[in-house]
Amino acid sequence: MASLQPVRGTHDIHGETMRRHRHVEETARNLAARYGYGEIAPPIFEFTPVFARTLGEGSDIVRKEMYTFTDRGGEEVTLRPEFTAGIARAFISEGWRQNLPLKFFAAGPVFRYERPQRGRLRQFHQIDAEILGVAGPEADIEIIALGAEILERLGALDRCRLLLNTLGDPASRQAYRHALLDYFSRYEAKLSPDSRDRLVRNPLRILDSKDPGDRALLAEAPLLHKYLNPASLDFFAAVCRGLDRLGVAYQVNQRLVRGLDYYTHTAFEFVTEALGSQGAVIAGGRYDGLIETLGGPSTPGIGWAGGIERLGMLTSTLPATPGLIALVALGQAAEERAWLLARELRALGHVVDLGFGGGLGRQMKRADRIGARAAILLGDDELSRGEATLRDLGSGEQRRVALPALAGSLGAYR
RNA sequence: GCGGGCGUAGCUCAGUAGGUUAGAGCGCCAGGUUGUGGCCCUGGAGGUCGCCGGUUCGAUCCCGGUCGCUCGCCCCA
Repeated sequence: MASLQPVRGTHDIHGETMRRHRHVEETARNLAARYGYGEIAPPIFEFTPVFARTLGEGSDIVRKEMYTFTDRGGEEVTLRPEFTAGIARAFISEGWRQNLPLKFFAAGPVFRYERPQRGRLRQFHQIDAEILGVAGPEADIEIIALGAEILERLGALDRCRLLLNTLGDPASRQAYRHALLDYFSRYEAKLSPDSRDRLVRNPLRILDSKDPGDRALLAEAPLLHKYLNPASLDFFAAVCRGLDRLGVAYQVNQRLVRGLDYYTHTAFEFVTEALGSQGAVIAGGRYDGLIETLGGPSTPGIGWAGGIERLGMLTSTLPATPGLIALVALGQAAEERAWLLARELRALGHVVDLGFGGGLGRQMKRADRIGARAAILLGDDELSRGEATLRDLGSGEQRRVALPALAGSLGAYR
């Protein structure tokens, strides 16, 4: 066993996993572009307060999951645990408030110091979409629809459910929070230890506790939607109507919550049963208070993030790899000619692999292993006649082709 | 951070009631086939049995610790 190990929770992405990863990212990027979203690549690390303030000191991410360190200049920096905070910071520091509304797509690695599990890593990758500056439900509808269409194109939508909820505006949310606090404070002794902790830090989180005792108490607990004021109800109804109109199926789930104070109105998650306990594949919500929390102008926002690894495991539309042609050269003259031939064929759009050395048998074996559909054999014999041998690696049939006619004979191997 | 399972060849795994040369399949290399891969046959290379310590005449096997992987909890993508 090699003593050189990757850092826990990190992976070398390659082979089919890499192709899945790419496919998820490209599908999302292309579709977001088609929806008019500009791509942004915020830094992979920021000053720690950008995340600490934005995620809330009480959140699990800030309490125990951030990769934080002091750099050589004595600055406290953190590897990003998500995209939203960095994008919000960019919005403020770049002075984009005059360009609203803004729509962003982003993709790349994010970091959380967690115990790895299936579909959960310390370095993982996300796709991310955000709309800044739209206070109305149109933004909620569009961004959810974008998520749904990405899942559809990945062939994953039929294994996902969209859970939808609203937290209402800040007034509604506060009212409900108080009601919940009142209720559970009376039963504090009966709550699970985790939920007693939540009572102090994040009462709404008790709603999705899995503890049976908590569940029993929840049956009698006040319902979120009873505390929504008319404006909040209208907003939610508009979001639902918009999704209905677009044919995006959802289930309203009053237990779906976001703990942080700046979250308002819409919260949603696309979840699947196919990945063990890590069910959420795309999740997000409206964060109208976030940019103000960071010290910027009050600006509404909504967004989601999707885990590329999880989406990759779920995708069923992995495209076929393009046809590969192995160029097998024998002897020095042929090898030198092969460079030029490869360049010509690549310029015409063919995928051409040079195997670099070894005998014919070895190069043929490599051609087979890398999945080449055809091999072009170029040896002294062929070269002296201005020909090459074109072998179909599926059928094993081969024939001599004059070099000028070679490109025209490769149509079947694209 | 908490709990369960598992670490034997590059990969997937067998194995030893603790005993001297640790196995298989696949993969890799070579030959059968001096310029032909995938199939077949033959041969070969490759292992500090995760690491450290303990028990023992003797540990890959038993015990403790540690590291790693994995599944679940918390939480999340």
